Amino acid sequence: MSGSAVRAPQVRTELGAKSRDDILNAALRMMSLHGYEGASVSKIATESGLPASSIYWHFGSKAGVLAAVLERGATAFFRSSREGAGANDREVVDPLTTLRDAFRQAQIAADAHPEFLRLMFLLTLSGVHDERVTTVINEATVEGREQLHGLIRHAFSGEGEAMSLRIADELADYARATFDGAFLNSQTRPNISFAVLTDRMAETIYALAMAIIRRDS
Amino acid sequence: MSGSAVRAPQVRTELGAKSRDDILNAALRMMSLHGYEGASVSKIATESGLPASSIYWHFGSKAGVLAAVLERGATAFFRSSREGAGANDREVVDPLTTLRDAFRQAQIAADAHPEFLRLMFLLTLSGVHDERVTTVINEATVEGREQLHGLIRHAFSGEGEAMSLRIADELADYARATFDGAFLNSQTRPNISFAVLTDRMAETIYALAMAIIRRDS
DNA sequence: TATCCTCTGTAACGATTACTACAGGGAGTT
DNA sequence: AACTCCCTGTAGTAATCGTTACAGAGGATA
Repeated sequence: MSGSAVRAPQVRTELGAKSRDDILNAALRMMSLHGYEGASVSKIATESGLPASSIYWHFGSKAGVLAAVLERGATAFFRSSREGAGANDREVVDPLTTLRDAFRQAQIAADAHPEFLRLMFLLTLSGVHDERVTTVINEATVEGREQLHGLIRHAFSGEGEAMSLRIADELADYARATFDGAFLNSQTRPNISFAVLTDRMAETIYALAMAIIRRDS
Repeated sequence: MSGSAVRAPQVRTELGAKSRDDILNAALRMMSLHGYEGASVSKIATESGLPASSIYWHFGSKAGVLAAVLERGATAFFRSSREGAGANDREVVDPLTTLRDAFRQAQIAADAHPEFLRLMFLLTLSGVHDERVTTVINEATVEGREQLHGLIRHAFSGEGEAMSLRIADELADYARATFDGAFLNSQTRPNISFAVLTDRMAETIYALAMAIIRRDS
């Protein structure tokens, strides 16, 4: 939890925290819409209603702003994603139903933080050279993979040993790819329904899992 | 019209065409790696070994370079994609096999032009305000959708009327999302195999198609 | 009231941005 | 040899980039 502020955080004023959030909100909006290079400090300043000097006082540099944006975004996104998954902790009735519920929760979490995910995609596509940024991206990648892996293992826990760690890994990779594509298409093409795609996703992942299990036994 | 005024083909102009291609190659590389804003004209000039004035002589503006890059890239990509699809014009033996072959061809075409696809994703995510650029993107979107739609209809042509236009549309949307995600993940995570993902894709699309047909009848 | 300290406002810094003006090289034509 | 024209090289434009210096505003503390 190394805070992103340059100075040590002080309980003194909550007015500074408000400004901090305003800057982060403006930066997230601009960067997710125009990319890191396209979101200039002056634009973020104008958008947030604060002078550029405040941005540098709070975050030290433009890369510092991005790092703070990502840290806050990742925390919020994975928290809401995990909360959704918690609702599935009751016993597994049917793997397909469980999968569908889980993916639906993931879709809701993604829809609640679209700017963060858009920014993540932009950053992973265009190379980022800042160390703190790559750290957040890598952690988010691992976290997402683990959540998908766990969710799949949980859904097929009724199948006993058939759903091995290796198969769950492969399914998680495939699910990740499909989920990314579904989100992306729903973002860039307005007539595409993210919810419909994730429902189909559950069906197909289930069918793929059963096919692999059947093949390997 | 009176014969003498027409410009004769000159050897000198082929040298200009070479420079044009060098600039486009450099621009494609830089833009696909660092985004449109991140790829400055001076970087493109250095990368191509030509002065910035040549870039402006050939393309007029930076947006002109991007438009030319996209037009050339889209032409090349969809040509190789269509050529691959042509190999599948023989009769359909088995829908699953046909689908797998078609997706494999699409995967090969994508792997042959990764920079172009990366750039397309970057541009669709970050807003681009140039008219020529959005035109190319829209045409590419339609073209890709039609190709997917066509190959799905073709693969299931043995099923008679069961594969309706509407179902093929929905399947094309889903396939598009999955394909995008598979490409993206293979590009950003080196241990992910694009080929494996597309093979799984064929299986899942097939299973989904059969499920939808079964449900609707 | 005097002091402290977080945070904002103003004004600049050098570097880089996209872009232009223009002179000239050099092959092709006459 | 004179001329034409495609293309390159040099130099420079105003604007914007990320960043810094620094003087205070203004609330909290003493």
